[in-house]
Amino acid sequence: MTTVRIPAGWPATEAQARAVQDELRGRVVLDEPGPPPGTGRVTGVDVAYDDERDVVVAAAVVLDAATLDVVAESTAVGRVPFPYVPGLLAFRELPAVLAALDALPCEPGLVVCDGYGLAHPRRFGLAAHLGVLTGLPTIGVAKNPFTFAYEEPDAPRGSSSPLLAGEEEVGRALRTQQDVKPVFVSVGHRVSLDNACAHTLRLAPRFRLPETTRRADALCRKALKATEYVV
DNA sequence: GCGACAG
DNA sequence: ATCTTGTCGC
Repeated sequence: MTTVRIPAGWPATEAQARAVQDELRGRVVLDEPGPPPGTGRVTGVDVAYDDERDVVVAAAVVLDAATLDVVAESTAVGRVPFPYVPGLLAFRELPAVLAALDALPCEPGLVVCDGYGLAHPRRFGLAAHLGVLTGLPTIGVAKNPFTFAYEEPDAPRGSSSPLLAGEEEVGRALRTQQDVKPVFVSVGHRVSLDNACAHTLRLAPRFRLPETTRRADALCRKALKATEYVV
């Protein structure tokens, strides 16, 4: 388990955080399709907290995209760098996620985040933010629709409907299992929305959530329980 | 002004 | 995110 170092100048207030979003959001790349599903590597990242002890643990789990076997994993611990504010989740989660990605022994390939990318009040959710900071292709897969509207997709696995901010399609509600609540997919960086949905579907052959987030979630929780001291 | 609100 | 037992189902 490596230690989180909060980057110099990391925002401390909501106003600073919004200024950073405004500065970085123009750097998102939207005209690349991204890696083809089922090839190379796919990495899930997630974070667990103990607010009582001011501890955060992130995990990164690298899967073989064809077999979904785990090929590498890493964790990082540190202090919680920012409070939970809807719309500013990246400032709470990313320092630990960046440290975990740095600790990996191989390239992560496509990174799947727990949350949103462009489907965000300011069009710059944590998946987009992580993509811009690392240059990696990223997507966001969220469990809730946040503030967005959508019509219920058809019952079969693979059905989807647009996630709407007014008239604009900012993501998609994607049914990964028949008759199960959809997940909410949006583009982060260097991946098209169609491709993001195709990846998500391949990563969820058996359960609602992609294997990437299931693996990363399990690992960061386990690592948090095992954590005793954080200096 | 109040409520809602990814994790 | 996290607090939490048993319970229904594959």
